[in-house]
Amino acid sequence: MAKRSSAKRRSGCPLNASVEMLGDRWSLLMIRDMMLRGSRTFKEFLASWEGIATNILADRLRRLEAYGIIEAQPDPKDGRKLIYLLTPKGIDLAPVLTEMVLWAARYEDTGNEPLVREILHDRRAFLARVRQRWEQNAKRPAIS
Amino acid sequence: MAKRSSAKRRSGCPLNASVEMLGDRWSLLMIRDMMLRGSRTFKEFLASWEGIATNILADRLRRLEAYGIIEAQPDPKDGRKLIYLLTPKGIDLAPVLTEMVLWAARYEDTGNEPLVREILHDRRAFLARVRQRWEQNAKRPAIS
DNA sequence: AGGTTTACTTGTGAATTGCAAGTGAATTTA
DNA sequence: TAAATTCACTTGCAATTCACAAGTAAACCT
Repeated sequence: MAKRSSAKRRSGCPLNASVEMLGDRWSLLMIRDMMLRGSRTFKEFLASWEGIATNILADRLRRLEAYGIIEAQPDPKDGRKLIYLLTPKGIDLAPVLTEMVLWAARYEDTGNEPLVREILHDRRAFLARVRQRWEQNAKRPAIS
Repeated sequence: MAKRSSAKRRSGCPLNASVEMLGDRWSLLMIRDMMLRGSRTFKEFLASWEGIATNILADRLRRLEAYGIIEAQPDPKDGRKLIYLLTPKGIDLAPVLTEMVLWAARYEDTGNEPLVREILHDRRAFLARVRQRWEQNAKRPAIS
């Protein structure tokens, strides 16, 4: 994948590039849903715990696609559906999400302790498992 | 530090907690400025490459303080100034920032290659250096 | 004492967000 | 095969947030 030019960015700092792509209230949660929950369709994203609005979801799907983080393909089994998948660029966000989860778990009173324990037990193994599960997920047929 | 209760959160997911604290266009850049550039006062933050507006900066300083990520103390040398410092919770965001920098550097055409190379060369050593520099920075007198 | 610096606050319009209610094509059901 | 339903959105609108410009009060410098 070609690197995106920095034409319209506020600055050339890599962190700024990340923030411009992911620095909002929904994008990272959507990537989490894809990575950990296997969400792939509009409807599945809507079912996320936090309750995103449909117009925002549509907008974020388009933005993430424009950034090359996700890609859409028609569902061969159901012409109404689009299946959204993480690209390699998207999957490579796993370490970012992982660090954010660990940080919050350390300082905030959050839930999902099994996940946190799994990460803490062996971070490398966890990341490998995420990638592996993703490979399988990308190939499985859509949920009826 | 006591863990913050999850009373008003959209969900109990640790990632959601992180996103609610840091998921905007400026917070992480401010933390970057503190961590890597040694920014400590209102004026120093204003000089960041990206150009934050004064009202947004004031708001974000208060939010980050409320979250326990930064803390403010009066400058003993200049009664007009407040010195903002990262708390341990704030410093522990270093791995998050690091992963975001590496991810962007990998897929986007960004600048600051020396930083990226330093991180890639030895991530652990880099993080240790950030912490160490921070210790010193927190003690130094304000820039005239 | 007068001017400057610092850290904000206060407007003001523009952009973004969230909610509710559509819409149209594809699929399932009767 | 006609009707109902599902799916992925779009549209309208009110409310919040944002960026930009200008102002303000306290502390400091001369």
